[in-house]
Amino acid sequence: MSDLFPQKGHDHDRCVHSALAQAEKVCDVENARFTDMRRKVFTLIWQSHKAVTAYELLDALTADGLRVQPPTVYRALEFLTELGLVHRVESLNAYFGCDRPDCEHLGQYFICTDCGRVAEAVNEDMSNAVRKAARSVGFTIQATTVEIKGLCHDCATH
Amino acid sequence: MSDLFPQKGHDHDRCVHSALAQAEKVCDVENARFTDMRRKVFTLIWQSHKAVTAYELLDALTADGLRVQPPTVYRALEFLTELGLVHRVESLNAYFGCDRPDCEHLGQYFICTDCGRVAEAVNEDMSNAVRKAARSVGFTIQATTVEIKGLCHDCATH
DNA sequence: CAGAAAATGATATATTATAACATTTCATCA
DNA sequence: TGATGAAATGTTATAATATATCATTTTCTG
Repeated sequence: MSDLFPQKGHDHDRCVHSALAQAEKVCDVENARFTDMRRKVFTLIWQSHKAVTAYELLDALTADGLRVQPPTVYRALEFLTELGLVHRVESLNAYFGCDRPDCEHLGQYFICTDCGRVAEAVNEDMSNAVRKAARSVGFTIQATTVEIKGLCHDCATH
Repeated sequence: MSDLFPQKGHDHDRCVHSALAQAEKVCDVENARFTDMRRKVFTLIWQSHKAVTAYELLDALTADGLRVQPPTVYRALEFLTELGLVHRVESLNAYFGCDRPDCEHLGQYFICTDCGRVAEAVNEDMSNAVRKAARSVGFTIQATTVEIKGLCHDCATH
């Protein structure tokens, strides 16, 4: 069984640093500005592997002493999602950090209903099945949402 | 290419009547009450093959002369979705009628961004790919959301 | 450095959804 | 058949999510 969700005791600082480094690279390539506010929101999202809501981010920023209003958070989220640095979980109205922002992929998210973590799969079988199904009914794909809720291996076995 | 979205000039009354008949049957089997309000909401949803929001339904009921409040609509929607008579499109916060409420299926929805219609696929390849992907990472599925946005054949070719 | 463009601030409000308690309707069985 | 309890709906209030609009600040570019 391959890993998808990080190990319990993993070095999360590494996740954060790697994510920041990748984000900087993507912004550089796209000639987009990784401003303070965007970096703050991005870093907050990466505080865990869970999906967080816009208002949780707002509260966290407020707790940090900033006077931030909803549009500020939503703008940062729009920027980050458009660059593929974070993804939105439609069924949760929440956001989590992408760990492969540099490669194009159909998003397929596993969401643990116990621990709340979200992990992204890049699975060709699934992508192909979606594409094949679309082709067979003459449908032209613009975007796909694949969200799978259940128990991650840790939560199922402990 | 198999049909998925109904033909332009199809006999929609037939869809509605069939849906109502199936809904009655499901309610009967489940020993659930298909009350006036639930029937009204269900029928409104079936006025088209598009997904409609709770507040659009509320407005339609109001236009019909009823004094209805949001909880009434949400309760009807909860009832209908729990019985599998209607499905919720997470990425649209909207609902559409299921045309196969009697058989268990993983929902896979094709959503046309041009005409707004939603069609449900029951595709074993996709279901299997999802299950296989889950198994390979030790994930226990509780629910899946597969929403594919794009252009239906009609809209892509006309 | 001026001017334009991008980002953020600030205010207001739209949209989606649910909590809590009151009332009505309906099935059932004594 | 009518008392009664469960289910459904009514009613009021409010929570949670999201965006429109215009003002101000920051940053880029010439």
